[in-house]
Amino acid sequence: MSDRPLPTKDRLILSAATLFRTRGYHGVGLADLLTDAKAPKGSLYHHFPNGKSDLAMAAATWASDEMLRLIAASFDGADTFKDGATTLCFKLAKLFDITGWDTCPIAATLFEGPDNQDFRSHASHIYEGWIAEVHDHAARLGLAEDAAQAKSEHLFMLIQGGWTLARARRSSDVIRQMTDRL
Amino acid sequence: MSDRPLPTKDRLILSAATLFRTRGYHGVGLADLLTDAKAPKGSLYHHFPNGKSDLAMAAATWASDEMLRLIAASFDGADTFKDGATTLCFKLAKLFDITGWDTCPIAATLFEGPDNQDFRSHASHIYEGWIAEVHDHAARLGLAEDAAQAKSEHLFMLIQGGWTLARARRSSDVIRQMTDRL
DNA sequence: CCCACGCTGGACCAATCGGTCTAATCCTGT
DNA sequence: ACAGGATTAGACCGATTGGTCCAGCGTGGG
Repeated sequence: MSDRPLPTKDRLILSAATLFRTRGYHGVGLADLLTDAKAPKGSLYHHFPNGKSDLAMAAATWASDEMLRLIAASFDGADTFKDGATTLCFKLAKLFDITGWDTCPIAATLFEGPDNQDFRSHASHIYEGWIAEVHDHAARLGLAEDAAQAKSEHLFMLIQGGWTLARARRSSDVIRQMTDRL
Repeated sequence: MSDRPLPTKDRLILSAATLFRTRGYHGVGLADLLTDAKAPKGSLYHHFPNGKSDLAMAAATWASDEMLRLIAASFDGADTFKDGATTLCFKLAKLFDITGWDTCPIAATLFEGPDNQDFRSHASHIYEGWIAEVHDHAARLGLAEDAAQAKSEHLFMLIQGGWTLARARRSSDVIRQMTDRL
């Protein structure tokens, strides 16, 4: 992580997203964060006046955007909902193999942090954003309104739970096999 | 929590299970733990020589046993797999409403802790225990071997993911509606 | 050319972290 | 009644936590 050419603010966000995902909000100290991002403490509080919590919000947003891109990339070339969902699962399985055995970045960053109202509503907003994105693709691919909503929620739950099981087993197989249950 | 008649060791385990579930392993300090359990520090290190990590293991085991009892209670009187699974979902939804908006106790306690080998394998062991318990009931209720395995894994993922979504929405509705997708 | 300002570097802080240790106390079997 | 292990009570410790503050750096506009 933290390639040099990236501006400091981006390096901080990237490091935060990575570290929070692997060790959780409280599991990462500012020292780890700053070492990984190769940034001094002054920069952190310059870019994120409220410190760790501000950074966590930004990291969660960044992670969410990456997920939205992944969803779009999976469904854009798909002919049916099932095709798109399958592609998404395979992309996620590959991501799982690369990144290791992390948790959902949103849950690790926002749910575990200080039980702040801001944190919780941001997490909720992000999750609904993912479901809405899948929902729109489902509708576009011919599913009725209520079916689209049900299917997109179903996929969300399967991915969320499948990822956890994959993590426990240290194997991405379940994520790939998941496509049969749609 | 922490009713007086309970012996100190049990009070510690109960407090740990509750607090870790809500704030995660690193989110809970020994001070919080001891205050909640009304126990002095000496007792903690007497009953759990390795301190916090030992306690976390015990708390996870305790939480897992409760879940196993819940599964058994749901499937024991059921005529079909779907009946049992539905009952389980409704019981979990009720539990969700009572306890608030916590995470899976195993994930919060073991996955987020120090990335210890013991923690990880214990988490894996616990999850496989849940799946095995459901699997056995599925087999008993007439499902073929491979179907029983697939169904029990499917249910695990739905519950795990559905719980997360319910937490974000602060509503147990998804957990109840989940039974349609089996 | 130089000033101003966005940004960096790091010393410093009080509070809290998990953990150790020992003396006092409780409880049980004899 | 007493011996002796099990348990409790809490003072104490060094390390680390998130956060504050300010002096200096680098660079782009007047």
